[in-house]
Amino acid sequence: MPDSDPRDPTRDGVETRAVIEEAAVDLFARRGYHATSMRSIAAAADIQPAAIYHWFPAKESILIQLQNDFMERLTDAVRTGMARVESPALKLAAAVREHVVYHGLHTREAFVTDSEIRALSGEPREALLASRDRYQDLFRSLISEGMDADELNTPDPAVATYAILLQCTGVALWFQPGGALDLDRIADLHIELVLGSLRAEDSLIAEAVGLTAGRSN
Amino acid sequence: MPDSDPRDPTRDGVETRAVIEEAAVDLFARRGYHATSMRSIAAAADIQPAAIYHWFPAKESILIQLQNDFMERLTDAVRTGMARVESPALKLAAAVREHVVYHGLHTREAFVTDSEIRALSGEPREALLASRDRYQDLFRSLISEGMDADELNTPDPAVATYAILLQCTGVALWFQPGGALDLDRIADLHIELVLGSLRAEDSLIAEAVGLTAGRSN
DNA sequence: CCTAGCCTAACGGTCGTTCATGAAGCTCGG
DNA sequence: CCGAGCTTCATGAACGACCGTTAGGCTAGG
Repeated sequence: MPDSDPRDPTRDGVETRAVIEEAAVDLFARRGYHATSMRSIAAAADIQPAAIYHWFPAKESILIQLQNDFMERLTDAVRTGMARVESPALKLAAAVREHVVYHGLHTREAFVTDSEIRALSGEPREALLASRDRYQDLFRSLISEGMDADELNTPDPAVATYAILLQCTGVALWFQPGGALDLDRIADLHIELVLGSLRAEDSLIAEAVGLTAGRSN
Repeated sequence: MPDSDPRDPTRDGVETRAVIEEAAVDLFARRGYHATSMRSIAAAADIQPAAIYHWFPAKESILIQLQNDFMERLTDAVRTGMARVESPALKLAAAVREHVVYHGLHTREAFVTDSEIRALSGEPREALLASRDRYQDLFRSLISEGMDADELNTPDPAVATYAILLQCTGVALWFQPGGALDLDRIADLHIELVLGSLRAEDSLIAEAVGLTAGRSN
């Protein structure tokens, strides 16, 4: 009677952990962290609720792992993209491209990371907020440097940073892989919007779109 | 023994309803809808949990009322602002101003309305989504008309609409009344960012900031 | 005296988590 | 080469706490 087998031979070792994470990110994104029960995660992962506690010490730690992994990989992608070009404006364009593409490729992780910070408390919360602040500073610095280099101009770099990151992060809210637009195109559009809002020259915008295109994923 | 008085003489009639709504929007915004219990709302409103059911048939209906009220008042404010000027670009600037100011004045309601749509289901959910879609169409139409009038230009009006609304809505996430910037200034900055990203002429931007300034309460 | 407004108390259900148990694979002395 | 013993991974059942909601009664103003 293989159905009563406690071990599933098609699933080995740490794979179960990945299945739990996949089920959790899907449910957290669709219904929210607090609206998702450990039992529903277990059901989606096709295991018993108690089995989750073999891989995670608590429900909150699944969320924490999800969020920290996302922030780390997002930051890596953006830093790598920035390193490929020289001037501040082009670095900003590259950062916008990587940010948009990564958010489009991982809409659920992006949404959960952004919207469920409030579900955390204590040290994990502070750590994630610090990581987010460091990430925002990447963009703020680029805008300031672009202004110093006379490539960009805006009355308030801090507010511009908020606005730019919010509109690029928002891609995770409406992008659907099957849609009419592909991610590279959406990234292009956001580079144009961002550099436009920072009063960049037309020629610089055209250069930025061309230089960074077709590089991601 | 006035402490055991079931009626609080300092609070008459429907005022209790307003106190419940205030407590609910505060907790929903800080902790999320599902993380907020009826008991915690009652405690914040200084009443017993059962008393809430004298004013609301269910927990969900508090949320629905909050969200629908917000969308209705937001739409009214934006429509009124739009009606005060003529050209599409100026109407868009006015809409941005009203949107930003209303979100800054009601950060909690804005955040709850946006982030807790997923807590709804059935007819209330569809109604709120429809109301949101109608609101977005206001902005999309203005952008299209602005392009027809050669005041604005963008490669993809639909994506631009998403991006613009997201960055303006985001004001509710970071604005704090006690901060260094007041709402009128923040609205100005967003008008400049929005019209800049839509490639408006410098003179048009200056006119838009001047024409719509200092009008909102 | 009626009823609007609020109370106390409790209902059934679900939550996150723990516990004892055991099957399957690995290791290693003989 | 084998089987005892340990580790790994999962199970089913249960715990206490808390959830949204309701039933029924008290109180005071009209």
